[in-house]
Amino acid sequence: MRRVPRSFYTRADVVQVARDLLGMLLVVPTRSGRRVSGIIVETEAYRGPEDRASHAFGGRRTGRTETMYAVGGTAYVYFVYGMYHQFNVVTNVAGIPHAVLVRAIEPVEGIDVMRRRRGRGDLELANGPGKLCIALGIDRGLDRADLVRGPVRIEGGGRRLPWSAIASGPRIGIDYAGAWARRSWRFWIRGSPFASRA
DNA sequence: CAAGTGATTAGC
DNA sequence: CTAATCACTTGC
Repeated sequence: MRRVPRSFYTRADVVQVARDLLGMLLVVPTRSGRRVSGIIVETEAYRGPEDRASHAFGGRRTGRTETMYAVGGTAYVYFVYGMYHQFNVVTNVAGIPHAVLVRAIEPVEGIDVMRRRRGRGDLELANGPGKLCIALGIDRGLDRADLVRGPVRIEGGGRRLPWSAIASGPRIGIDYAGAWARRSWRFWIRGSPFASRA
């Protein structure tokens, strides 16, 4: 598995990037340098400024959303509900606030570390966007991190999953977004027991 | 099914 | 400044 290059992230179609991230490996080293990682099994695309569900809807540009305007391949990490972090990958060129939310991973390396951090069974270590951040040790210190050059990375084998292996449906937790909430911009690996329960 | 938690945002 | 909201998770 090789680290994914900048050109993967800067493509114009965030929905396609969300699909292509499935099957890739998200790696977050521990402080001592150990690899903790998992295969991305569930994602959602957010396409500001048109997308009502996006934090950058209408071109909103604030302290938090500023990261979404960075170049593709930048991590966008924010804190919600007073308890949880969410890990996103910024896509497209600088100035266009597109991002993919990573919602679930299948643990691969450092499973013992994830068990210790989460204290749950193996199917529930990272089957949700908040849970995955706990399992991987992701917090706002990683906001704006460069996935192409920094320690946190996404690796791929160069093969894209066949269409038949990918399922899609409406995004979760964005009921306020009206018609945009109904778009099938959530993707997961069909049949994966490591995808979220939503 | 509802509580919990605090950053973020819009609106005075 | 205040108050409402929130791309969620857990335990009842």
